[in-house]
Amino acid sequence: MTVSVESVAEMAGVSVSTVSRALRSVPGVSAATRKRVQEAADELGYSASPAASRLATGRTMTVGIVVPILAKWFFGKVIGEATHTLREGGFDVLLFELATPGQRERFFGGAHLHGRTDGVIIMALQPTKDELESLTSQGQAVALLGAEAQGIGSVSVDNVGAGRAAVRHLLNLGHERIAFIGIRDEEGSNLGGVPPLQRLVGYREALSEVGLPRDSKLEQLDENSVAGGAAAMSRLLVAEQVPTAAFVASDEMAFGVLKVLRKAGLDVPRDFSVLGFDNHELCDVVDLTTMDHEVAEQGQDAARILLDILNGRPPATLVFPARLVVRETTAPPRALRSTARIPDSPHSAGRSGTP
Amino acid sequence: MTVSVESVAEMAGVSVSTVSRALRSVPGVSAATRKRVQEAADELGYSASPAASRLATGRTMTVGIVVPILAKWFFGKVIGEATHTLREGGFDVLLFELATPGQRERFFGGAHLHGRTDGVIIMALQPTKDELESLTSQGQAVALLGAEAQGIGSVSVDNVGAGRAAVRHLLNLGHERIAFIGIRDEEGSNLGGVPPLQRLVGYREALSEVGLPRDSKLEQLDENSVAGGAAAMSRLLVAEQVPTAAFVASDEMAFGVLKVLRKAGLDVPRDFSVLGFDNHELCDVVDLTTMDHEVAEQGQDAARILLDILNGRPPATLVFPARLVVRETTAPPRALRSTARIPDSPHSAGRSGTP
DNA sequence: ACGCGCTTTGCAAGCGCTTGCGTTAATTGT
DNA sequence: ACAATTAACGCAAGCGCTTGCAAAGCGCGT
Repeated sequence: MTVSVESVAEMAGVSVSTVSRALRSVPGVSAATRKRVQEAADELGYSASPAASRLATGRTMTVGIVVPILAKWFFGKVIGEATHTLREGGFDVLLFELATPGQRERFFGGAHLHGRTDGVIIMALQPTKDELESLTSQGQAVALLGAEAQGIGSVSVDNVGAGRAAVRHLLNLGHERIAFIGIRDEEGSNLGGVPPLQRLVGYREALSEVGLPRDSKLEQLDENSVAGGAAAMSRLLVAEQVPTAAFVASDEMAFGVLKVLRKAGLDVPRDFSVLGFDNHELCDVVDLTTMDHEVAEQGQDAARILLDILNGRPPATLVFPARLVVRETTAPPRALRSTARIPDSPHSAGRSGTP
Repeated sequence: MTVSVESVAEMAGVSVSTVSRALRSVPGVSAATRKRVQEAADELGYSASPAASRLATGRTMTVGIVVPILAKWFFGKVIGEATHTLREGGFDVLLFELATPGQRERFFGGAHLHGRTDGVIIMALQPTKDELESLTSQGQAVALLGAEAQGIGSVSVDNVGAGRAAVRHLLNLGHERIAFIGIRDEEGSNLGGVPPLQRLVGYREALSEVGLPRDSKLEQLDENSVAGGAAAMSRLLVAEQVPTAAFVASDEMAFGVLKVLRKAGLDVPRDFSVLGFDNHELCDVVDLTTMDHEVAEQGQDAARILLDILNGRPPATLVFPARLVVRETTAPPRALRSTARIPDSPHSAGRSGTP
């Protein structure tokens, strides 16, 4: 039961310090004794008490992963990949869900991580300067996923570029009234609000590139969920002039959009095109065209960046591009369908002059 | 930075032992000094080093959560709820994903948890006797979710009953050729295979209750995913006599089933009824009729059971019932539709005599 | 006044590991 | 063959808490 270094030392006929060094591959132990110690340890089923090592070394060999919510496909995926990489690096992972502002405050407020973790991966939460400062001053290494900060390692997606690309695809199909359905950074949510807004920026850029006016009624924000998407779409349906397509900043919201459209008797994509974001596992089920960004890689890379930092290397910053995955929810708008198809070419002349 | 007990002791003008006792509400400290110590601690922003407490007490105040895979809605949900409850109980949570048999073996093989956690919640993995023995002999408290074992705390779903209920619903609608699409416990998966099989048992019971023969061609197992469901449904479509309905043991598989049916040009529920399992977040999007089982409660209760065990109370065993949630994917079979509707009444006479 | 029991506090010995430093043994150069 | 390196190992002092036990302070009855 209580097999400690001493038992191993005794069995191998050496001192505890030698056991400690041998088992951790610290230089200064001959190959022969190392082997002998290893065998003794194996036989006794010995493994060092983490608590004792931590106390002695000050390193916890544990990293924290912080997410705003667990019950989303994206986070499950990304955490799974990250934990795998971290575990390979010899680290345990401690999980923190910051679902409410209260939890967030408590987390960043006290020295909650102190002595628990060596570093932390913060996912989809844009920490404030103070929050970051609080972490680093506790000696935590920090890596961000889905956010960026000066001097902090991070992996994120080129949201502006992705938004622009998404909207360009719709433009290229011939759409001229394109809505944006985005994630509202609502009371009670913890997202720093940044990625959703960046996608909106990309949307606006794409429109202005071809000279289309911005219409704030076409920009609908709501909570990041099926219900939120549905609500946003419902609002669009009562506009004086209903758009013919929507770029939706998350697949889950897009699912809600599809549902409302179906209930409204509108055919997708004949009457309305929908373009989502994330390439959610279930896109395939509803044939949703979407913007894919390597979710698994992001998780792995975030972990790797943190491990690098913990090994004294400088914090890396990665930005992933997103790429269009065409499925069945996007098509040219009805008006154009009977005539010639608009080729998917650069937004040529003739449209930029739209009234 | 390195604010330890001593600094607090000094500031409060007491000994370290008094500080320790005061801060942990251990009896034997006067109210006055306790207050003084508390204030000193607050001012210094002191919190005890977990490593040191662990070493001294032997308790880690940490519990492990073990899942076969993170990137599934069900596990995200359940872990989220469980961690919340555990955190309220003062425990940190360490995450373990056992995606491959190799990982499983490594996890249960060595004393991987020893000194890291006080207890562990094992989710949707049926541990063998040996594996449980290995954990308890390491002094771990154990709670199971989605599995049961003699003398071990657990929360699970009445899968047999749920399967029976699901199939009865289809029978009551008038279906007579009902398929079962279930989760195969494949090489590389870690599920003990038990819940899926129990649902199959319920299916068989319901059929035999009304005297319907069992047809092994109607029982299709595949991996628990959209693709698996799609594959299973595809197999059913080439049967000599295609069924008119299917009870699918997971919503994700059911999504795949729906997709295949749609592609095949079959209308759901006019041509084919589909009944899923889990009440997945996205059921609402595709209007999938399903069996709901309080996922959030299961997570909370699993955590609570573990906390109880850690507090010396006897291990509780909870079995949740599942309940039918009717949406739009179930209806009477085509043959009956033009005539009178079959009321949703107990499987009355006239059908039990089917050839 | 004095002794007794109770509460409040401090002392010091761990908990099980790591690591700087000193010691011994083995190796090399001349 | 002997001094000087160098490699291998052991000693013991922590790391920052907890806790059994002894000491001190206090109120009370007699």
